[in-house]
Amino acid sequence: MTYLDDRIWISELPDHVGETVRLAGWVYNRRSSGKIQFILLRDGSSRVQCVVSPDDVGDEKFAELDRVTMESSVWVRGTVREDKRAPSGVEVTIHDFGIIALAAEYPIQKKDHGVDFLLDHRHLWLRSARQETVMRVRSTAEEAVHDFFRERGYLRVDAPIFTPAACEGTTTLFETDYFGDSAYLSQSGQLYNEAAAAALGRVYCFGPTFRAEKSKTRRHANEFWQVEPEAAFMDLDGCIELAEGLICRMVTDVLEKRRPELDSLERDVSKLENVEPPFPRITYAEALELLSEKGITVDDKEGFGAEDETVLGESFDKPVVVHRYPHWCKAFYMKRDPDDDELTLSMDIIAPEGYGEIVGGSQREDDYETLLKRIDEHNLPPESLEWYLDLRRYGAAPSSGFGMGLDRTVAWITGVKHIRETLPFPRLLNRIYP
RNA sequence: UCCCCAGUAGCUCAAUCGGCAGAGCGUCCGGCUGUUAACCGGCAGGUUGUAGGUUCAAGUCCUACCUGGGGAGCCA
Repeated sequence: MTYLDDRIWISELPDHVGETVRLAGWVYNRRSSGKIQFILLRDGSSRVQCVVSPDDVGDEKFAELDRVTMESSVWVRGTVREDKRAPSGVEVTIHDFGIIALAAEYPIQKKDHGVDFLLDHRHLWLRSARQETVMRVRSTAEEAVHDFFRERGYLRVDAPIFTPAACEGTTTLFETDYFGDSAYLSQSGQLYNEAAAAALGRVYCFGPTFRAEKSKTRRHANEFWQVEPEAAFMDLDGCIELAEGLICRMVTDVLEKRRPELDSLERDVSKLENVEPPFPRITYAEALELLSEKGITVDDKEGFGAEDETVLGESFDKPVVVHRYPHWCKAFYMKRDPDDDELTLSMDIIAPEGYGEIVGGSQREDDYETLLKRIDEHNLPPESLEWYLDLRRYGAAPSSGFGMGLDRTVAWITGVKHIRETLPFPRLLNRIYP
């Protein structure tokens, strides 16, 4: 029997108090007081302090410990003990241990580092407690997305990454060579979702999307993850309700399953606990009024800026739904408001605390002639959208959906300031390594 | 693309008015039987982002470029 066969996870230690167990993991710190040493071990599930004394392991073994460098991989065998001095409540007294692989001098130290250095070492930075914690929350948020849609009868239908042309003409795309032809990395699965919704009723895709914008802010990454549901026979109100439900589900699941993680990130959970339906709903026009009351004038041709969004978001204690944006600032496929042709049946959801827009969605234009006109108005090539127009030729139906930025949402839920910490390997302007 | 800021030891930073290149952490060596980013003593560690310029003298001032950070626009 080797350490691969009988080791248990550090997270399981509280159930094994008094027993002798085996652990395997990495040494993230070691402290020595001459005749007693403390090995801080992590194995991905949790962290624990192991105590080593020559009385337990013998002088020779004890001296061998001096070779163990930071981040070396080891197995240990020892007795689990309750100890009030330990942050997790348990410690392990080591009887035996083995070095699996000694680590070279580890670049990331216990002192502060600069962002540049950390991002260059992202593959190692992920091992630090804070980054590990954010990844746990992200994973739980993703699970909540899948659970939510499955319970509502939505099918996951994966959209392609390679696309022949822009889904939304305006945004810059990453171009690739596709056997001699140009292809582009998807900036949204939305158009494909509409086709899938006409086949399967209620669908969602969940994957990476790519924007070649040279954005340099804490809210932008050039590769980011989007959840995009689309449902046939759903109107804008249904769409808003769906988005509201999704956000609430993600927040409540994280609060329930990742409370210790949020605490260790020093997230003020009181700001998450009141995130429940209904969210405030205001029209674009009402949002302008609200800003105006606060002495902010928004340029008619510009729309909201980031600062305006922050002010809007901070005006409410939960995410706010802004709907019916003017058509000039929205995509060609959004249906116009039957009550006002200047407006679209669109909505954005703005997160509190300055995290900005986390959801953008709309009811889709389902009339063939109108859609054709919009494609023309936006100077898009109709031939590349023939298949999309087919969806209106063959049994057009009201259809709505939205895109939710996972990374931004996780940034908001965890309270981390920059989206780069919510992505395991963020792709940012001028940064694609590692 | 635009605006602002910063590049000095492996890392984080200091260096007064332009006047000898410094500290902490880490590494290495030594000490310590309850440490919590342990602590104490010691050694080693430098083409000050790059290229020019001003000056008796440049880490410091000037010009250009490179790299990164913060923000804007755009969006999730």
